[in-house]
Amino acid sequence: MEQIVEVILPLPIRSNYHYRIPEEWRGSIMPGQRVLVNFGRKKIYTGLTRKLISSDELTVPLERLKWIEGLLDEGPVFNENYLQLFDWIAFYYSCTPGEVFKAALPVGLKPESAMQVEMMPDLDWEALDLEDKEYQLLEALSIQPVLGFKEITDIWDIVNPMPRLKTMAARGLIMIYQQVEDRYKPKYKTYLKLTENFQEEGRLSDAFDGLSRAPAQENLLLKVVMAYQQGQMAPKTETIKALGISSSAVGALVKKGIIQEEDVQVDRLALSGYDAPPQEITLNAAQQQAVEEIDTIFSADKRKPVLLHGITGSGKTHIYVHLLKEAIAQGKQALYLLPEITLTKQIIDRVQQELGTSVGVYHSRFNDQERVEIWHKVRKREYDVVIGVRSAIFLPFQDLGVIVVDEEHDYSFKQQEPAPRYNARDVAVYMGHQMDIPVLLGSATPSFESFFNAQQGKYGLVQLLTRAIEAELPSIELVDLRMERKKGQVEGLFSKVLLKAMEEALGRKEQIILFQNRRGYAPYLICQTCGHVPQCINCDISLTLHKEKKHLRCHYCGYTELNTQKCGNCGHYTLKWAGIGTEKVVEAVETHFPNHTVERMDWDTTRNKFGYQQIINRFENRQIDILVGTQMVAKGLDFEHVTLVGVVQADHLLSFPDFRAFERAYQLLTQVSGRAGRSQKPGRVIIQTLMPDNVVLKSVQQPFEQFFQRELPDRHNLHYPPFTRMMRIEIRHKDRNFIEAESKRLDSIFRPIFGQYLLGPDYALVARLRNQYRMQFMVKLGKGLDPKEVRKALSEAIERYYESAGDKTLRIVTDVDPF
DNA sequence: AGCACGCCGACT
DNA sequence: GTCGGCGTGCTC
Repeated sequence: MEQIVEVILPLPIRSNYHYRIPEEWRGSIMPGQRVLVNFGRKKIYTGLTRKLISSDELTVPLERLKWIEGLLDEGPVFNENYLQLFDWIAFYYSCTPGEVFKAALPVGLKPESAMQVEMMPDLDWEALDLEDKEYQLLEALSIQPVLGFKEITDIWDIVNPMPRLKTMAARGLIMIYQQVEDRYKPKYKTYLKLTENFQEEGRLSDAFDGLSRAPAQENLLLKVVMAYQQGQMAPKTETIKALGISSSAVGALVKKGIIQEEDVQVDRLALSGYDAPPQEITLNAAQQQAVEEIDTIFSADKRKPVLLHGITGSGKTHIYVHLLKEAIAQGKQALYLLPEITLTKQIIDRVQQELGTSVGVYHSRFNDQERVEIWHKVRKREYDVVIGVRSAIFLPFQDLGVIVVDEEHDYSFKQQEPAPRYNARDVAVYMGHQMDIPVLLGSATPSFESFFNAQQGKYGLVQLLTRAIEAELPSIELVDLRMERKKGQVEGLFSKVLLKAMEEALGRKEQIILFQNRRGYAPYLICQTCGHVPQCINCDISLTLHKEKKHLRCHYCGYTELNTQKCGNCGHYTLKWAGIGTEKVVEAVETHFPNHTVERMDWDTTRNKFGYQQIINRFENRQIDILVGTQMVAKGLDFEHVTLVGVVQADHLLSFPDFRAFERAYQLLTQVSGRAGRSQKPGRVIIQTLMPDNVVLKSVQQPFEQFFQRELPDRHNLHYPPFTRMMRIEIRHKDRNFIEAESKRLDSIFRPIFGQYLLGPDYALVARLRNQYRMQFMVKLGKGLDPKEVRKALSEAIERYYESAGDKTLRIVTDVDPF
């Protein structure tokens, strides 16, 4: 009998794997530690120890087990609470613990081995009789001594180079081995300093004497000496750049033994330091009352989440900061989650100012190295407060005192692909309950689930329904584009009403936001001769025209083709754009307002690391008069001088083919409206539409609760959330006939289990994506059903399907709470 | 998810 | 005949 350990591997595998513990580590391994283990043929993975068991609990002989190869941590990186949380996520979202572990830890903290190939030493390869491919590889290895898998597939242009590599290894031409690479590399900066010998006055002047004919070295030495006199070292790159000399001068001085280089590890996050006394915020009466209500609920029951419903501009952030402060005051840490696109420098600055301390920031624009550093700082409690997106929920907090989820209705909290398809808001709620952490959900337009939970008393409800600032709520006007067109009151994309409002705002030197939720120039092209619409070759989706880039692009897989204007079907040059994208809106604004600056903010213009922030800065500094954008302009932005928001065409927001279309449209339109008139100046919102009678458009002028109450009966009658939970079962395959046949087989397996609560199979919204056909089932789960039973029945059904399937290549993906 | 094994069509 | 693509099964 021997103590062994169960290890979670970062893979989509359901079964458990165990490892033996080498003598020297017996007793020092506990659950929640990172270990290096061998798995499969030869690959080394970073695993997470889950629990210690005795070898007699094994179903396989002890000899079959491999040994733990390495120990990456002295103690656990995740405590039992987190390990249980991972189990719950794996259970609730129907994925493997490994997938959760993979998502929970930045890649930089999960070293893995990779295959590498080297030439056999002392091989006289040029003298050998070789095949073309062998020659190619050896030639490449003679230039770059170590090659990895990907490089070799590129050189040979084949999918699987392994058989051939093995043959070559057997013939003694190359060596193949696995190498664990540490993915986190500390960042170093090189400094220059005087060697000890030359630190004394006399030696130094000798040194200068010897340099009279080497001005570059002379100047460089001068700088190094000046730094030395101040007890510092000269930064290498900056110094040679400032002097306009090359690094050879450094080399020369080093060679002469006068100076030496020293590498110093630097903090990648050093910029974020903030240190100033907290800015005193006086809460207004309504905010003060909200804070008291929240405190009352939490002090009665910490484990009851609170929904803060506060209209746009009501000052929710002040309340969040208040809660963060309270947590810090109790000596605890705090987490503030928000959607990717609302995590701007403005919000970070604001929180830091009100808090009076620097906060950690965690979002997808950080690279792997930076994530590792933040992760360590959170673990070491160097950060009390972290502002982050979805995945920040997995940071290793030691003692969380509060979790705030801002814009809790936002769908970017839900991970779509890959598994775990979790919703960080719901994980936060569960975590709060399990670990006794107060959770505050905030929104101006809560999700129906959260508001319903609040009404039912499951969550506490606190409302903040007055604007903090003096300004009135913006006035919202609907413009019926069809009617206006008949009256000749439309010029191109804009009604005269909107144009006039724009002129007036610009005349008052105010700023404008125009919202159009489609990027590119036009969402599709259509041939005037034959009606053909150019499609993506990999996906069942029309190609979007990008006029600036002069191409057509698939927004799902990235496929592009040149915009030749020639119809691929009939050959005539009669393709014409249709629909409206942001590029087109910009073009229209430029023709109407040639003397004003207009800029576009969408996925295409904000792709690089700072793109988004740069546009925001320019708009804030009023270098831009009119900002045109997709949903990016709808969320969170707070600009003092914006008094007019125009929605160019609201209609496609309403025609989304799922039950939540109206909820989403209401949220988006309310949010974008909230961008107008955030200071003393009155705001105005103009929504252009072809369907002015639509319920949602009419509701945008009304309070949330009214909209909610009107929509709710439909949800109830049709068994949709918040009265049920949804589960989506997606199947994928490259063959259309096959997937259709198999969907019918699956239907006959699922139907007896779920009966009338099973919808489908239907083609997914995009029926073919990257050459894979996709169909789906929807299951509506009534509140009474035991989720354990449902998941068990489902996984058994899937198992049964695979057992009876002749061809097992159909992929089945389950997505819990898919919307 | 890799990775190896084994089966099958299309090349020298 | 072999090369390489593709489906299947296994990994402590």
